Amino acid sequence: VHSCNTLLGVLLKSNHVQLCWKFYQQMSRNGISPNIYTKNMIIHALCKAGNVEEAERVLLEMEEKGWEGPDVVSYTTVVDGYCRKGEVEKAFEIVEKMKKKQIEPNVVTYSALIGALCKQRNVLEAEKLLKEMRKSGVDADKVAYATVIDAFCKLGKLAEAGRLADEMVQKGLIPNVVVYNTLLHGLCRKGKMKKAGELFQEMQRRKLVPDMITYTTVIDGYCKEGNMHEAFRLHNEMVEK
RNA sequence: GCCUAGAUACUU
Repeated sequence: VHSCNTLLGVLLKSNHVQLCWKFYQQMSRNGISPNIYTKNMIIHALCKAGNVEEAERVLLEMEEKGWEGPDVVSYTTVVDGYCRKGEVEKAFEIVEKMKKKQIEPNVVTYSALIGALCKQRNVLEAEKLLKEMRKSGVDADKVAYATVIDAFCKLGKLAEAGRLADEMVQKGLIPNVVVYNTLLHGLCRKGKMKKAGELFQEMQRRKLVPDMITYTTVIDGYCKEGNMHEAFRLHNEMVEK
């Protein structure tokens, strides 16, 4: 099963969703019984294919069997599936159901919901949930923060984004490359290239290594400003590495 | 048990 799951994982990451399903059936035919990892990946594959209803059916099937029931990953995957479809109501319903089954949502579950609210531009609700999850004993992590920070950036509310970034640091969470990339993108799309340049320096002072996304974000910003000089300079710097 | 779930750019 381990090796089968490894292969399933590769197929899943490369978006070969159809093959995932075929391989899964092949497994059963060969008498290999899927474990929780297998089922969770199948649920994920169905969600990626846009077939969240079918994914939920697999989840229900797992619930039927009292033993080897679904875990927090199974539920969270379906929650995320509905979130991506924009069916936030359904997502919250699944969360209620998992709570009833004594499976507590974790930080990933909450992040998925927060992400869905952000996509609907409901940043206020998103931030509310970010705060409320702690009352359920779940601490927000970098991903949860970055999700809301990004939403504020995309709405052009850079002050709010910065406020959350500070708050995150206060909680002892060290901003990673993604958080910097998110803030950089917010600055770049507003044409604040001076500040973007400073932040780009700052992240490196903090020993973070700019990745491809960092470079494309900042290069794009300089291009739109017509500063081809800086754009090419960074491009060369990127290629050097 | 790094066999499974959540965040960022460009392009489309």
